[in-house]
Amino acid sequence: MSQRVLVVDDDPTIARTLRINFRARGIEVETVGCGQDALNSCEEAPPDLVILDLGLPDLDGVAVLRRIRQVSAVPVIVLSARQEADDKIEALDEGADDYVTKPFGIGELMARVRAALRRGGAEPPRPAPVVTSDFSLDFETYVAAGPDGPVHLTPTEWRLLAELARLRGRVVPHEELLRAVWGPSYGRESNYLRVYAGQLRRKLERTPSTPRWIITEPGIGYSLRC
Amino acid sequence: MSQRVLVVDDDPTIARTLRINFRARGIEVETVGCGQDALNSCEEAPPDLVILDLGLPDLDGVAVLRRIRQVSAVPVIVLSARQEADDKIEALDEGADDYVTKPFGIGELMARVRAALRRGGAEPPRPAPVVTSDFSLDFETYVAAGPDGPVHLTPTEWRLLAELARLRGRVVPHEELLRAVWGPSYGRESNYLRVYAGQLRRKLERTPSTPRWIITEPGIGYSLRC
DNA sequence: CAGCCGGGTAAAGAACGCGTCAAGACGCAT
DNA sequence: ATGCGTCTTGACGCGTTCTTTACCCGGCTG
Repeated sequence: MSQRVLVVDDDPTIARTLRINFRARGIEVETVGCGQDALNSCEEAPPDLVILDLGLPDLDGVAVLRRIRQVSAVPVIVLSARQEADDKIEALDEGADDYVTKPFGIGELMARVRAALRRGGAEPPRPAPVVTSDFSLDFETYVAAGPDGPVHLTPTEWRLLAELARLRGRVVPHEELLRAVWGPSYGRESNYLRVYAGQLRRKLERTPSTPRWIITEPGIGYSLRC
Repeated sequence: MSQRVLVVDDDPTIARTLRINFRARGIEVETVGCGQDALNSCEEAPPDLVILDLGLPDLDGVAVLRRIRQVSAVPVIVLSARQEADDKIEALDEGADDYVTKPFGIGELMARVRAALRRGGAEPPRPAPVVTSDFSLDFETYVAAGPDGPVHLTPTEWRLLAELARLRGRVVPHEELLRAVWGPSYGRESNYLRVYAGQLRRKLERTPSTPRWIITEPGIGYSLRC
């Protein structure tokens, strides 16, 4: 079973160089030239690795990285002409696995690719289905039912529930939930959790004002009751 | 309560800089100055991350890396003064997760550390549950029970208990507790500890006036009895 | 005995966190 | 462009929690 790499770069020279080198190692390559195509490709056929040039014609490179991270833990190696430390720090904190400045040595880049592939970007296993007396959640089919029948949950709601379900019974700290759902840079305090906890309770709890399953631990975090 | 990093470097300046930066992020640091010590340390107390300087006095840095990889998949970030591509390729192919050349920006290095730790997926460990004949504490679910049944603890009370439980049996100095619970700037004397120790005794001890578990060591600190 | 020191207790205002609502921004499909 | 669903952000009320101050006690010391 061969591995697949997605190269996101609008410079044909670089794209061609990478393609040749990957092919020589028996790795399949898909090349796209803009951020939108990259996101589409990640959705349709998730690759094992992404090489992402930050200087894209359409979207901001970091924005692409963030959107990829919302749906996948695939290793991402960022390419950039910018050498400033702040740019590196931003990209790495947004979820990049490595940051290589242009111009780069192809040998070093390929070694970093090997290191990233070696670590493997195994998709986190989906949480076990959650069934309570008031609602049920299926993380395979993304079907949810509340006390009064089927309900529709938004992607963010699913991500939040997935993290709570993964650690069901434990109190998951605010910071951990924010990182898992909204990305690495959202470690700071915000309204998100309060808003979404409320939405989920309204959809799933029989008595949203006195929640029985989505539990608040004031000052610490939330937990999904066993 | 925190993650551990092993720093392998014989340059005291670098070792000190790293220690300060890790400490500031609440990460424990162990520093060793030679390859043999590094290997021993990995055996005895496997860290969550290794920072490995290739220029060691005793063993070849790459050899140390290879030996670490024989027993552990811990993320390793290599530091080196050598900038040649071949050196980077060799280290990366021997199992290094990243390769940073000296001199390096501390901000970038710490960002790469965060990226490596993030992949490790290590959630910060919590203190083991505390069960005595009078009360019980569960730091996973934040459920506490006193002599007369369940009691509610506030976030600050949990933080204080977590620090005492982490070092259970030892007398934790005032200054250390204040720093752990209220932050680094609260090193000076204050009433906090007396107030909260009293609250905790009232909630958890069977006879709050003659505490059996939350022990005062006059002039030094507090301890949680084993 | 008076003063001091370290520790424990009580109470009150200030500050904070949570739940809620709603308006606006944004992405996406039509 | 238009409409729709979703995400983000700010504001507000309310209850809880934190912080601070004051005072208590016992032991020690001069």
